[in-house]
Amino acid sequence: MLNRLEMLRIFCTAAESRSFKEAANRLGISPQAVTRAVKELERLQGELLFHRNTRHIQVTLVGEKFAVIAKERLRAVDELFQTSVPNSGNELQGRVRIAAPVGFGHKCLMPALLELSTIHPQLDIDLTLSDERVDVVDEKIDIGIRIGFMRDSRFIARQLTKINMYVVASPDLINRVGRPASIEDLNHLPVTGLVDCNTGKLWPWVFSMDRQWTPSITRFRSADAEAELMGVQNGLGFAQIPDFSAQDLLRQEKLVRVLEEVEPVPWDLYIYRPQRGPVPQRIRLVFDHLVSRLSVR
Amino acid sequence: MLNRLEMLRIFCTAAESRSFKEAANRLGISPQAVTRAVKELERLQGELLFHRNTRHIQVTLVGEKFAVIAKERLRAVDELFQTSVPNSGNELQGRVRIAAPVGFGHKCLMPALLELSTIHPQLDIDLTLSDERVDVVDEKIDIGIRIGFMRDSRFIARQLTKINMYVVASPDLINRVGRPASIEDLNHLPVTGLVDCNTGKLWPWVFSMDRQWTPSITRFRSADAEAELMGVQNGLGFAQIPDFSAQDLLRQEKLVRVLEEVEPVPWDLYIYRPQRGPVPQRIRLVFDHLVSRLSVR
DNA sequence: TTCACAATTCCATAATTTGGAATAATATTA
DNA sequence: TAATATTATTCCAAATTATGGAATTGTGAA
Repeated sequence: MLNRLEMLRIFCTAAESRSFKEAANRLGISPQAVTRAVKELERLQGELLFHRNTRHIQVTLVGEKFAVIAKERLRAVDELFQTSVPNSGNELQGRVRIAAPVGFGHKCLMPALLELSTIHPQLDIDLTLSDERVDVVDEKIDIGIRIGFMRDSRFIARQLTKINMYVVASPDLINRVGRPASIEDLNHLPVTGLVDCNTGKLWPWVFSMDRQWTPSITRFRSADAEAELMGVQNGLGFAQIPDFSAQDLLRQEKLVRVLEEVEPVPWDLYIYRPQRGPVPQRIRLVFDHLVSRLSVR
Repeated sequence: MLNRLEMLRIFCTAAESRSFKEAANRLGISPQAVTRAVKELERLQGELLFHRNTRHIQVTLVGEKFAVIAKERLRAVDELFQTSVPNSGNELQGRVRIAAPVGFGHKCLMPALLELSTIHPQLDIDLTLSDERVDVVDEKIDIGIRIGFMRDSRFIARQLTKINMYVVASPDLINRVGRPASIEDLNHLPVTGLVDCNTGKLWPWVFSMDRQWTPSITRFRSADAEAELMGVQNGLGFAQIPDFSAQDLLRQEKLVRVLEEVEPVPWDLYIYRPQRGPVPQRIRLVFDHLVSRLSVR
C-alpha cells in the first residue's frame, strides 16, 4: 500500500499547483508518482478530488475541503519529526556546502542558516555566495539555490517561492528627475547597473512580455549587488532589484517603486541538490530546514 | 526511508504493550519490524524512546510524552481515511464471509457487525458461528475470529483482547451446595458441560499452571453454549464460561464467580485473515472496523 | 549453572516503488 | 483545419525497500 503520508503530501502539493507536472517538480518526484498518489487517494476516499485533463487540473469542492484538513494534519505529523533536537550523532557532524546568489544569501539565507546553527551547533556550514552559475556536481556543492530555470534532471529541485523584480529609486532622486513613464524613459534617467561576473557586461533589466532593456550609461555599476543597493539608496540612480533585497527599504519608504505596470512575470526560486541516492542525514536536515524557512512568504 | 505513519503506529502500539513481541502480534507484523521501526524513530528523534533488554521494555519519559502526541496525530490522519463513506463502488459491493465462535458471535461480534451494516448498507455479511475449528482458506472465509493460538504463518493475525475463563454458578445453587474450595471439589458438585462438536466429548476446563479438569457426570450438557448458559443461570450446575458471556450476568449478580484463585492465564482472542496479497477494499474495511470495535475492552 | 524467551542483526527473497517510454488527450499555434 | 507541443496516464523493466526466517546475544527465572 502506498505511503499514506506521502500520498497526502503529494495531494496537497498538487492542490496548490497548476499541473501535476508542477507538483512533481516541487516535490522532486515524477509526474507518474503524482498521478498514482492522487488516483489511490481518490480510490480510498471514493470521491474525485480533481477534475483534470491533459491541459489543466481543477480541485473539486470535496477535494478543496479535504486538502484544508489534510494539510493541517500533515503538518502536525511532520512536526513530530522536526521539533526535537537530535543528539550529536556522527551523521549530523560534517560539512554542508551551500551555494546561493549573493543578495539572497545575505537577506534571506543567512537568517535561516543562523537559526539552523543555533539548533544544530555541530553542523559545519560552508556557504558560497556568488552570482556566477555554480555547478552543484562539479563544484562539490551539497545544496544550491538558484533563480530562474531548473531544467536539469540531474538535480532534485524544489520551487521555494517567486522572485519579483522591481525598478526602484530613492524619493530624493525621484523629486529631482521625475518618474519614468515608460521603459524608454530610462534612456534619459540616471541608472545603476549590476555587472555580470561571467561576462563583464551589465545584466539586462527584464520587463513584461519578455521585453529587455540594458543600461548603457550608468551613474554607478558593480558586480556587488550590495554596493549597487547602497548606491540606489543614496540616490545615484534607478535600478532593477529583486524583491527580497528591496522590500524592507520599500516598507520604510527609503525606496520607491516605479514602472510597476511593466514588471516582468516573477522568476522562480529553486533549492536543489544532486539526484537522489543515499543522502546524508545532515544534508537532508539542512535541505528540509531551508525549504520550510524559505517557502514562507 | 521507513513509512513514517507506520513507524508512529508501531511505536504507539509498542508503548502500550509489555513487549515488542506483543506489539508485533497486535499489529500482525514481525518482531523485527517493531525493532526496526522503534530504532529508526529513535534515530530521527535523537532520543531513546524505550529502555529495553531481552526481558522487558520500558517507555522513557520522553517516549511517553511523544506517544501521547503521536497517538492523537496518528488518529487524526487515520480519520482522513475513514470518515468518508465511499461511493457505492464495486469494491464495497459483495460478500464478506466471517467465522467466529458462537458465544463471542452473539455477544460481541453481532453488535459490531450491525453497526457496520448501518454505515455500509451495501455490504453482504455472511457470518458463520461455530465452535468448530474453521479453516479460513479451505472454507473460503475472509475473516475469522479465534480464541487460543495463532501459530500459522498463513494468516495475518491480530490480537484483539484477552479472554478470561471463569467458573460460575447461580447464587441459589451456591446457597444449596456450597462453594468449591479446590478443583477436586468439582468432582462432587453439580456441573454443566459444553460438548465439543468435533469430537462429541466434553471440553476440558482449564486452570492455572496448565491444570485441566474434565467433567464426567454433568447435570446438563450441550454443544450449544447459549443453552449451557441458560442452564447455569437456572442453577443446574457450575460451568466454566468465557468472560464475554458471563460478565453481564456477573454484574447483575445473577451469577457468581468461584475458584478465582486457580483461574487460567487468559487466552488470546485473534482476528485473522489470509496472508496478505491484494485484499479487496471491503474485506479490509470490515477487518479494520472489527479490530477497532472489538479491541476496546 | 542452565534454560527459555525476546531483542536485535543479518541475509535472501518477495514486494513495492520508480521513472523512461509509449500512448492518448487537449489547448495552442501556424 | 492540421500540426505541434505539452501533460495526464499506463505499462514495464529495473531499482529499491520491506519482510521474516535463522542466527546471535542478552537477561531473568528456575
